[in-house]
Amino acid sequence: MNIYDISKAAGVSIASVSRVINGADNVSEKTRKKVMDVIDEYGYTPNAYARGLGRGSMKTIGIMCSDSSDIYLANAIYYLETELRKNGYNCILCCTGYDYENKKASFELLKSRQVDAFILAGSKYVEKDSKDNQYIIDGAKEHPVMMLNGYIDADNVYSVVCDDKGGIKDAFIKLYESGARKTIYVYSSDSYSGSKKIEGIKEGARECGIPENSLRIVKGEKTFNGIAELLEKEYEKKPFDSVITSSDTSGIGALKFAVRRGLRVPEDIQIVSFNNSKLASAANPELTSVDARLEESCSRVCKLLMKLLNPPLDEEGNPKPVSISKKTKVKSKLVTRETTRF
Amino acid sequence: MNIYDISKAAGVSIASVSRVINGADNVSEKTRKKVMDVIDEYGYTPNAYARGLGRGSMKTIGIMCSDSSDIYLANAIYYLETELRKNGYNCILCCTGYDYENKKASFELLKSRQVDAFILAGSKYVEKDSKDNQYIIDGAKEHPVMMLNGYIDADNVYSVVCDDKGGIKDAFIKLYESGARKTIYVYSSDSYSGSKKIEGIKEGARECGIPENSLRIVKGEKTFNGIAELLEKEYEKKPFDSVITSSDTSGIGALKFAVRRGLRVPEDIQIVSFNNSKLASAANPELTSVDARLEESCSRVCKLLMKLLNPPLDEEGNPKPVSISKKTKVKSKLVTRETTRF
DNA sequence: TTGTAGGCGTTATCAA
DNA sequence: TTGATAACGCCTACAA
Repeated sequence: MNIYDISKAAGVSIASVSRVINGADNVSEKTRKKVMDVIDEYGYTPNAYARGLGRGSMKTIGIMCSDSSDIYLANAIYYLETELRKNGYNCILCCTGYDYENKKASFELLKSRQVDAFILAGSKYVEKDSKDNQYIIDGAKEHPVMMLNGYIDADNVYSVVCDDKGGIKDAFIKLYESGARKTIYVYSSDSYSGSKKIEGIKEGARECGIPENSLRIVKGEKTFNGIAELLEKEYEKKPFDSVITSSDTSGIGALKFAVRRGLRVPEDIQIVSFNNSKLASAANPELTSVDARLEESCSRVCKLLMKLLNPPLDEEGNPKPVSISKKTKVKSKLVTRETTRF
Repeated sequence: MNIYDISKAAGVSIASVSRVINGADNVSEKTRKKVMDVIDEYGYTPNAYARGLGRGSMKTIGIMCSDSSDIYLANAIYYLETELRKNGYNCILCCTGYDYENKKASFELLKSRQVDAFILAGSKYVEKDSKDNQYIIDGAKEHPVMMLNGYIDADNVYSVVCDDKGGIKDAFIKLYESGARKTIYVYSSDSYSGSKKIEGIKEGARECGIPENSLRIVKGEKTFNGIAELLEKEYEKKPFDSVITSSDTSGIGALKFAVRRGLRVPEDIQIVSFNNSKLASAANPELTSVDARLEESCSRVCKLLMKLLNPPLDEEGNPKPVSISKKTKVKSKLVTRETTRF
């Protein structure tokens, strides 16, 4: 059933059908009824492509994430998709993985879908070699790019980032204040947010008067056992009295290490993880975790995007230029549970 | 840059450009080079809408799920999207929530996007009042509907379901064999798979010679604490020696109950959960869990879909009719960890 | 208030 | 091997 079929069946022109389905007011009640009756009887869903072709916008946002099964990103996708749909936008999702070529290909694919904007969720879209970000910068010339927890300084690229640095710094200081003197930091990714977190550790140490060269920062594979085994080795080398991890997954790993080693938590060893996902409260004992305030960040992303895509109009109907900050920072929040003596 | 711009710049017709970008073989090397040079220089992404309009297919699958932040569904989405993209299909995702009107609206929306097929992920799309499934049945007249862990008997609707019943039944029997005599089953959803699981409990009990009226089956809110408190109350009424839960989330809740109550796991109480998600192995002690083999199920969904959408051609180039079973059952698998004495 | 006709960017068909 | 040209389904001036 297309618009011609409907118009024929209703005995009116396609223009009238178009007017009815688009809720124009210059249609007689009689015509409207004729058309609606036919639609109700036969059913009809306008073809969004044809519509988009004519109008130049499909009201679609392209979302890229490296792995939608990652708890953190899964939540992000949920918040983003739900919020955008409320605003009349649909989402095409690409789970790009971590491979550069794949990310780039996904971006191209979204371009071909004429998305109105891109959302790059997660900090894995900022490449080390800044030349490799060129595809994003070029793409932004056509449509805005929103980065969730990533930052690239370019035209039409906007960022909403969690204050990872501040969150980790606070955690470090809190641990210090609670008596921890031998803290080890475990991370598993050299992404944008990964480096911010390390900065946070360093800054926290500085404020506590700890020399940077005595800091213990180790990198491990992001799995429960990978982290647990890494810590086991490190503990053999030299014991520590507290662990900060860059994710809840790693936090669980730290917990497993403590259990296997027979260390009491938080008496013998304190643990602070990052993200405050379900994993943190599922753990036993429950993990103290830095809440990255993901929902807030996602909501900001959507609000900014709507502002960009539907700028308010001035009296003459021209879009007023909107000023949108290139980088929005969302404060993190420490959620204290059972793995610390705060 | 559209196809006209490219054709002008290359000094050939749009037909030639079209041939080049679609990899047709009846193009001279000279023409191909001219076109490719121009594309390389100016960049060009074909407009997928126009393409879809012309071809009648957008190579897009609509995926509906109630909540992408649910660990189980998040994994499903990941598997599905990745696999489909490998096959040249893109996905539009709708997180529909649990509200009927919303589910229906999302379905309509996907229809308007001319998706080539629908995937309904999760068992929340089978309504109790079968009249409410009509929108799915009608939709299936146009494009195939694949249900992951749901079943509706209708034309062009296909199901891939995990053998929830068998999985739960095995768990019950295993518990019985390990000495459990007072098992309680906790669930939180009356979905299609929810009812299958209850059947599994009943069947397991029957095989163990336990009268159905002595079975304890309770329903609670699907949160860690909701389940923990429910079990606390139940235990006050009458102690039990083992718990089976319909999800890992509830399994964690059971674990929390045991810890708070001071019960030793698995000595005093055994726990078996369902899904074998990350939560199961994150728990302390680690949860014995029924693996629903989600990846396998998703892979089946994709394979069936590809068969349906791209049927093999016979000698004359006509699609051969493919016979595809309406319902595929994937066997579940019990993963034994620390919360049982198996 | 209604209908006609042109355009959106491709693909596909048919001549040349 | 190429190039015109007609779909594809809708929107929107513009004309009636």
